[in-house]
Amino acid sequence: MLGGEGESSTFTSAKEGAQDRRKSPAVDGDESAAGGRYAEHAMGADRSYYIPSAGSKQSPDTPNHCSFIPYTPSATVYAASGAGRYPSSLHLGSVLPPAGFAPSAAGRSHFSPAYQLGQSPGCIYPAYGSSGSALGNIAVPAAGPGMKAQVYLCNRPLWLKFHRHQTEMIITKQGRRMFPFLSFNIAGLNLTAHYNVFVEVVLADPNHWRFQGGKWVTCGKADNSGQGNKVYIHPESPNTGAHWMRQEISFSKLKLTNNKGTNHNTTQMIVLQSLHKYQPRLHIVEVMEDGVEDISTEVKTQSFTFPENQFIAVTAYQNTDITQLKIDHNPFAKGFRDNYDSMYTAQENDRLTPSPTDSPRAHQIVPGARYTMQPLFQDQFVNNLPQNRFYNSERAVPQTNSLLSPQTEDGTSQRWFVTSMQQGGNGTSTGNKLDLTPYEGEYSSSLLPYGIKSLSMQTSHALSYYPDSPFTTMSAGWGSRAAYQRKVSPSLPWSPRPSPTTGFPEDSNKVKAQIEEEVNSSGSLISSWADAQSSALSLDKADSYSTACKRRRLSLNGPGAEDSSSDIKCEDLASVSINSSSYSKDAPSAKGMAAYYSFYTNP
DNA sequence: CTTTTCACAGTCGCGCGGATGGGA
DNA sequence: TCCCATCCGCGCGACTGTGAAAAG
Repeated sequence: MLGGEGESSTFTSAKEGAQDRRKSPAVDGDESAAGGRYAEHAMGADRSYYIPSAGSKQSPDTPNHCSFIPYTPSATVYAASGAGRYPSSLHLGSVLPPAGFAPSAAGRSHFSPAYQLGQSPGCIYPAYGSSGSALGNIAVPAAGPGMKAQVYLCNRPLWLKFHRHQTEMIITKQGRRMFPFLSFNIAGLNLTAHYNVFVEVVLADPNHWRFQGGKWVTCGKADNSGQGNKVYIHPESPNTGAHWMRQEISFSKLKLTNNKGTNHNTTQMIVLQSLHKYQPRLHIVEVMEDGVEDISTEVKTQSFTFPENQFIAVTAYQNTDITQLKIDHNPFAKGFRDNYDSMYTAQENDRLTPSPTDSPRAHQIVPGARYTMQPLFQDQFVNNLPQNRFYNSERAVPQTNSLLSPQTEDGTSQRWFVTSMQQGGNGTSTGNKLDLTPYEGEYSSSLLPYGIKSLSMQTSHALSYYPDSPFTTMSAGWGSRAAYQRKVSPSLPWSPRPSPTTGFPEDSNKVKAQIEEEVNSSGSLISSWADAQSSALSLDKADSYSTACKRRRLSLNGPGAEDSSSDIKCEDLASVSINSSSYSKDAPSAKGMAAYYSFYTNP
């Protein structure tokens, strides 16, 4: 790797070390791994991290498993020599010896020899294979030795929304955060083993792109010089599998820059080139206690790619639709929302834009205190409810969790997951076009137990970001804001807190009833969502590109219109799920759950 | 003409310090 | 009265997209 200080040094040392052992990039760095490295020993395997039984009390250590929606990833990544990729030595400098990425019978095409050679476009999105192993793995998320991890893209709906318009990411000299940012849930890790988790951004195709005539067109060949850091190591690396699985792994602080010569913050910055298309990848590498990455077996070096994470790096937004999406969804851009007042004072059902309350900004607070339990649906739930209804968390200890998971920007909180690349099957490529239909799959009741974990604890962070949540209109039901304006003791980031729903059972049930009604009328929320997306998109395309290609901040359907009703329904449904499990102990109706969960059955 | 850079305004969390209240 | 915990307000800084100017 050319950029990161820690990385470069450690990778150099790796060259000197044994083939199967590589010094952890994060270990040499002096950046404090928030939460402390190897501080999780107390959280040994004897702890109960998974409580699959329905209605069981949620352990504070329970990882944040949400819905499990396997899908068939399909996309390609340009395997140019200049593209930094983890298994390649081109950028990371002998990062991983071939032994660590030897192709397996499981079809780990990502690390196939051909891919490592990397001159021909290689598919890294094999069809989801492994004969339904997804569900099998889900059923037993706690990994034993040799188990493969599953990774869930937490804010996938939001990513999809951007992906429809071809996501653009601003890059600046000083570095610009991604939005949407990468956020994952991981399952299937060894609870006590230590892992490095990092993101690599590689060229997605060999083209240079330009925005012309309202659309992105290729324009020559990409510059494959590939200078600069392409890897962002999660600041909490290395850490235990239990730690990584406890809650969302957010890369919100990842910054993109076009400043190749940057010599500061290299561990936080990924150097990209404008007008090139990139594909982020998540890597999970098991490390020894001494911080040396253990790549002796393939299951210890896993890589995950979500095609919807592809984006084109730009120095200024080209597509106004993307601009509008950013404004509508990024809480940092709230000031640019023309109709902000009306948006957040209107009736909840009339609100067109997802609430900032469910904004990913929740993840932008502090990556440190991650030791909060993440009950299933907790994120959706809290996303639906202004946190300060329950605990005024202003100035409360920041806690990174998924409470404000950006996935609920779309109202849906499904975690879209893939297993590691080695689980890949035949490797069919469909480019970067996403077929949404698989996500409208059928519901599998086999996963229901995960869906009705109780909400036993509530983390507080970040909801205070959005005191003007649309749910303030529900204050009568959720209690007055003042009633909960008490700071949560920062000394108790773990401390179990009563379920918010417990305090507001009536409204919880009201919401539940309302949502179930909506579910009954609409059939499948997922389908509804997808349909809304499709129709909105076509509408948008029909007009926006032809008449106002570069107009500013004019959204045809209004801000966030495409996700308006269905999204909110999904949000509410998520709330229902929580309510049902944590308060009334009633599992959500099968129909409702079916609507909430959308499982793709691998053909 | 396209792309990049920079200053700007707006939002909001964080951190600090003073004010407040309760208990010893 | 003192100590401690908590509340509250303020300022700073991080962050955003905008829009004009500069650069290529």
